[in-house]
Amino acid sequence: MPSPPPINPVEVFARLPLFSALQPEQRQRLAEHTREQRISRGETLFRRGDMANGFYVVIFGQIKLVIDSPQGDEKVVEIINQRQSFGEAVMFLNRPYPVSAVSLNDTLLLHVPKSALDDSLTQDPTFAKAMLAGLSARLHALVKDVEAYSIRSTTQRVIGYLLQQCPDEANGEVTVELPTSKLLIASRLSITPETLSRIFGKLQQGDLIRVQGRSVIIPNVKALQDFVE
Amino acid sequence: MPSPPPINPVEVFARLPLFSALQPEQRQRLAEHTREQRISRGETLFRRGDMANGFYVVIFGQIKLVIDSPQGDEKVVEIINQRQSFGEAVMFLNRPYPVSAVSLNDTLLLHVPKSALDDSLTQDPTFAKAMLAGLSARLHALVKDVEAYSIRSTTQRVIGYLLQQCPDEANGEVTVELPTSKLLIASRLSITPETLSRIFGKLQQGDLIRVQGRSVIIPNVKALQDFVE
DNA sequence: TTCAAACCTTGATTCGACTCAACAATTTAT
DNA sequence: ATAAATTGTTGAGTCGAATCAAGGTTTGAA
Repeated sequence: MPSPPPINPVEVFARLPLFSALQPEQRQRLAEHTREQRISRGETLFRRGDMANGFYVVIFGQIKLVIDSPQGDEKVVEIINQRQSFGEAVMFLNRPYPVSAVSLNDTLLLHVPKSALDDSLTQDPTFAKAMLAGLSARLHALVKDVEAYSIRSTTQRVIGYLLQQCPDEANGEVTVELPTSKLLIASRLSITPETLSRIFGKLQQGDLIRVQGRSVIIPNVKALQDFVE
Repeated sequence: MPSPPPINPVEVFARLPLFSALQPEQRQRLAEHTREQRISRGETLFRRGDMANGFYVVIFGQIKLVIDSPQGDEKVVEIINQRQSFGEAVMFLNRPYPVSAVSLNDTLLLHVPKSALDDSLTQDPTFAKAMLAGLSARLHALVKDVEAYSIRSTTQRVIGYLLQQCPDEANGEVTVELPTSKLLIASRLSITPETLSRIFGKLQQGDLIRVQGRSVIIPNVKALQDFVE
C-alpha cells in the first residue's frame, strides 16, 4: 500500500455535506475524536452481525456493502465512493450491522465514534438537522431502490442506473464512467452478469449507448430515458 | 363515517416512541400546532409529487403508501397502522413525496407541521436523537426489504412476512392476524395474488400453516423458519 | 514478460413467477 | 335479504431472467 498524503480531518469535514453546517469549533472537536483507518483491497472492515459504535467516512478508495446469501454468493447493496459516509443508521439504533463492508481498493477511512457525535448533537441543533436530512436522503434513495426492484424490468433498472450516474440534465452526448466492474454493478442491480452483458448488447444495438470497457457513452440522454423495452 | 371520540394529542404523543422522550411541555407545544384530519375509506391523503410540509401520525385506521406503476396497477410500499407515523423523511428533504397515500379504512390522523418540529428540534436535543433513531429504524427495515426483494424467493418472502408479524420468539402455536386483504399483502410483497394463494396452499399442504380467512395459524414457528422451498 | 486468475461475452436450456381465464367465496351497499 | 362488487382460488400456458457451459479478454501478480 502506497504511503498516503497526510490528512486533515477538519478540512475533510468542511467539505462533507453532513458536517458542512457545523460550527468550526464543533468540527474541530469532532476531528479530535476521529480515527484514521487504512485497509487494503479485499479486506473486510466489518461483518454483518458486528456491533457499530460509530460511522465511517471514505477519504479515498471504495467500499462495497454486501449481504452474503445462504447460497454463498453475495449481493451488493451499495458501493461507497470518496466523500461518502455509511453506518450512521446502525449506530443510532445500537444494533448489529445488517451488511458486511469490504474494500474494493486500498482505502482510507475516518471512523467517527458515537460518543463524539452525541456531543455535537447535544450542542448544535443545526447538526442534528443536517444528520436528519442526511438520513432522509438515504431513505429516499432506498425507496427508489425498492421501486426499481419491484416494478421495473432488468433493462429499466440498468437504464435507471446509467441515468443516475449522469450529471443532472446533461442533454447532448455524455460519457459515464462505471465506478467498478460490471460484475459488481450487476450484483448491485440484482441481476446476473450474463443478463447485464446482454442488456448492454441490446442497448448498443439500438445505438442508445456505446460501451468501451468501463466507459459508457450515451449519445442522447433523452432517447435513453424514453426507451421502453 | 361514525362520530369519533375526542382525541387528546398530548396523550397520543406520550405513547408514540418518537415523542415519548420529549419533555411534557415540549409535547404540549407540539400538540398546539397539530391538526386533526379525518379521511374516509379509499380517499387519497396525498399523491406522489405533492410537496410535504409536515408528517402524519395514524390515530386509528390504516393508510397504504403506494407507487402507481406506468401500467396502471399499483405497488404497495407500506401499510401504516395505528400508532405509526410516516412522511418524516420527505419533510426533512423538502422534496415531493415519492409515493401516494390512500386510506384503507375510515382513518383519523394527526398532521404535525414542519415548523412545530423545527422548534422542538432546536430546543430539545433528546428529541433530535429520538427522531434520528426513528429514521434509522425505518432505514433498517428498508434494507431488509431490499434484501428480501433481491435474494429471496417469493416463498421465502411470504414466510419472512409471516414471521415478522409474530410476537418475538413465540415458540409454540401462534396465530397471526393479517392486517389487511391478501390482495394488498401480495402487492406489499411484490407478488401476484395468484402466487400468494398458491404459496399459502403449498405451506398448508406441508402442515406449516393453517389459513382461515385473515387468520394464519402457525403450529410451529421454528419449523416455518427452517422451511426451505 | 509471462502466466494465472478474474472478468466478460455468447449460446442453449431450464424454471419460477406472471398472465389469462374461469369460477367460488366473501364483503359491501342497497 | 339480496344483488353487486370485491376478493380469493385453481388451472393452463407463456415469458423473462437464471443457470449451465464454453470460450475470449483483461488484469495483476510473480
